[in-house]
Order: sequence, then C-alpha cells, then structure tokens
Amino acid sequence: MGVAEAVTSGGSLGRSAQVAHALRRDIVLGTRAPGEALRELELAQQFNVAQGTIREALMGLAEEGLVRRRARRDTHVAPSNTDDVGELLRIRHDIECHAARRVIERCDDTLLADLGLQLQAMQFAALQEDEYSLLEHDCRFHLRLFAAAALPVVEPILSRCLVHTQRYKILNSAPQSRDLTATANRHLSILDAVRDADEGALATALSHHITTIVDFGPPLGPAAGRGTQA
Amino acid sequence: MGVAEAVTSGGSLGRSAQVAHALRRDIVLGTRAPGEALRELELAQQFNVAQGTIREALMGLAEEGLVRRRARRDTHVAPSNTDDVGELLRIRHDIECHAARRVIERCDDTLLADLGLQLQAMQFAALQEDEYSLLEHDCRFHLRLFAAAALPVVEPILSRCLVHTQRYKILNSAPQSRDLTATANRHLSILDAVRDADEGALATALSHHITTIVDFGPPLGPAAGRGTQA
DNA sequence: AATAGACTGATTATCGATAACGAGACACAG
DNA sequence: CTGTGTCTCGTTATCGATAATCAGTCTATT
Repeated sequence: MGVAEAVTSGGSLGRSAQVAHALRRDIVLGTRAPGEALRELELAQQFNVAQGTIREALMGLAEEGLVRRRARRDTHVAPSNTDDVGELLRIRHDIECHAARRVIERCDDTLLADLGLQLQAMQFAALQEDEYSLLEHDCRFHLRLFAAAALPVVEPILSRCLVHTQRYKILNSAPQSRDLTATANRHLSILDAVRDADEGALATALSHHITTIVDFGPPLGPAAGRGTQA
Repeated sequence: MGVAEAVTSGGSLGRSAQVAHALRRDIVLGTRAPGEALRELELAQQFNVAQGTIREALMGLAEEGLVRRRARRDTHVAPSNTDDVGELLRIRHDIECHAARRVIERCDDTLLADLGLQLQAMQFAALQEDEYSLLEHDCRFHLRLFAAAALPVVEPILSRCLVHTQRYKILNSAPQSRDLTATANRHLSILDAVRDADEGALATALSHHITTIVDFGPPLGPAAGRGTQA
C-alpha cells in the first residue's frame, strides 16, 4: 500500500476532509484494493493527524459505501460488486433523467457557466492524463446540473451512484482502453441541451450518456476478477 | 426542546449509536422541529457523553440527511421538503419493485420468519399506540426484504428513502388521522406474495403499498401530482 | 481427543481539553 | 448617516491518552 502524503494544513476545508479526499482517491483508483485493511492508528501516523481525524474521514467514506466498518473489529476497503453497480446505474438514470424537467424550469444563468467550467476542467485533465481529476470534475458536472433541480436530499444519493459507477469503471477496465478526451467531450450534448433549454433533448442526452458509461458486455467475461493486487 | 435522557451504557451498540438513535427518533417524530439548533456541547451535557460522541452521532444523522451541518458554523435539524420526498418516494418505488425478482430468486427460509417477526412487532406497536416503534419495524421489514436482493450498496439509499418518507408523513398529517393497526396490516399482502414466491404479486403488492403511503392530496396544496410513472 | 473456559493481542470507541475558525457586534473614520 | 476594519464570542475541529470490546488462541478439565 501507498506511502500516504502527510496532510499539512493545506486547503480551506478541514483535515479530516482532506484525508477523506485522499483516501477516496486511492480507493476509486484502485491504489487501495478492495478488502485492504484500514487501521485508524496506522493511517493517523501516515497522514500525521490524530486518530479521531482519521476516524471521521473513515466514517464519511463508510457512509459513501467505499469502506466497510465493523464495529470494534476492523475497517477495510469495500468490494465493488457488479450487481450493485448495475442497480446504481439504473437509479442514477432514473434520477438524472427525471430531473431534466426541473432543471430546465429552474435553470439560472450561473448554471451554464458552472457547467462550462467543469467541462473545461475535464478537458484539461484529459490532456494531462489525470484520470482522477477528470472523474472528479465529471462528478461535479453532474452534481451541479442536478443541483439546479433543487432536490437537496436526493443529491447524496446521486453522489453515491456517481462515485460507485466511476470506481467500477476504473477497477474493471484496462487503463489504455479509456479515452479521456472522449469521456470529457461526451458531456457536450448535455451542455448543448441546457443551453437550448430543451427539456426533451436534455433527458435524451442524459439517458444516452448514462447508458453508455459502462459496457457491461465485454469487460466482465474474461479477466474481470478483482484481486488485482498491485 | 426536550430534556434528553442521559445515556447510561445501555445497549450493546456504542454510545454514539444510542445518541443517534434518540436524536433520530426526536427528529422523525417532530419533537425536534426542523430548523432547531443542535449544539454539540449542549447535547453532550444533556446525554452525559463527550462532545466527540455527540459529534459522531450528528455526522451520522447528517449523512442520513436528517440534520444539516455547516462547518464551523452550526448544526440544525433539516427541513422536510415536499419535492424531495416525492422524488425519494419515486426512487423507493423503483428500487423496491425492481428488487422483487431478485428477492424471490434468492429467498431463503429465514426471510419469511424475519418478516413475520417484524410484522408481529408492528402489530404490537400499533396496539401500544407507539408510532415510532411501528415506524422502526416498518423500516426493518422493508430493509430485511430488500436485503434478500443482495445489493448491499443500494441498501443505504433505500434506508434514506424510508426514513425521509416516514418523517414527512409524521410531520404533515394529524396524529389522529393515522390508523396504526391498518398501517401494520398493510404489509400482509407483501408477506403473502413472498410466501407464495410470486414475483409478479410481490412487485404489485410493493407498488401499491408504496404509492399509497402518503396521500399528497388533502394535506398539501393543489398540485401534488407525482408522475404516474411505471 | 474434545470441549469449555479464560487469556492475550489488536482495534475501535470514548473522553476532556485545547486550537482554529467564522459570524456578528462594535467602534471609528469618512 | 454610511461604509470599513477590528474584536469578541460562540461553535466546531483537532488532539493525545485511556477505556472498552472482540476474535482468535491457548490451556485445563473431562
């Protein structure tokens, strides 16, 4: 497992949030493999923070479903299950497409600007070959779009769907088979639909976008086996 | 606000879980009204535990969407929004009905027993006029049923839908208008469908059950029309 | 040899105190 | 009277140490 970067009072968000961010990155990218143990004191030493801070980060990740905590026993990286992801993708499709109407109805001028910014960031990340950065902005793109629907309680659900979908994609496909720039540009049709304030087009674009994220066909058959120990 | 019961090393689960349970109860029942401030030190004194313990409980509730935390600012009871609940109900409908097939396929012998137990507990709670207990077992009934679908990552999503749905119902209808025994017995048709291992009947029973949980008609304004999707 | 019981090592859960942070009040200058 | 900068207060975030608990092991008894 990786040598963790000590957190040194960097960003404006709290230390536990920074730790959670770093761990999330490792888990989504597969640097920390499913099943890997996460001991609080060990992580505290690695990140140079107190155990309680690690604890909070782990609790957050547990709520996201990325780690599994068994009370007073252990904490480890959660597995990535195909059936689960399929269902999450279905739910995501349902939520995002259904929100299209509300989004168009409530679309304000900052929405388009924010989406454009995220798209730009995605394209930049693609050029840099920084896949995780791309994924992050992908997430933000969809969450920002959904935020316009003004359904705050549903947002965390969508967020969970997004994260798990992305993790599954990373864990179950060969790195060279993923064209980052293409992934970024796949959001163009969504942006266009929002620009045109075309509810139907937005729903269609989202539906197509989501259904083509993961091809459940080819990659699962042969070497889909997890246990891709580093 | 209520005088909190000091937690005295009661159950087998940790103190923070007990605190979270108590707070969840108060919030769902409306004893702690939406918008009410929740100060960590104050609660720590009321429950006779350390601030950190309260903190964990609040973080858990925040992830459930029952409280809203603004970093370094404050923590308060989350509002209960009609639009959100409508959407959550839609998602819940989608998840539970779609799981019917998997549930029947993987139904093992303990499922029926567990569901029967929960139903009994609901009926008992109804007789006692203990609405929260009824709600809890209602939750467990549905979660136990869904657990048979073996989609662990989706479970927390369903859980969130259940909790918010129930809270909304409590907060937006007169207590005397709710027939507890009828609510409990409404699960009979679901149990029957599982007993018969009839996938179609289960999906139908669940669909009817969920769509008739909240009548968005009378108590709310005019257009409460949730899409008659399906 | 098999079983029941207690011990040990490892891990999480809790605590009490201190630090960091943001918002609003307040005084002051323009 | 208005705008700006500072200051204090309330609240959350972090820390380091200690307590509680569990799983697996090891032993003693039958």
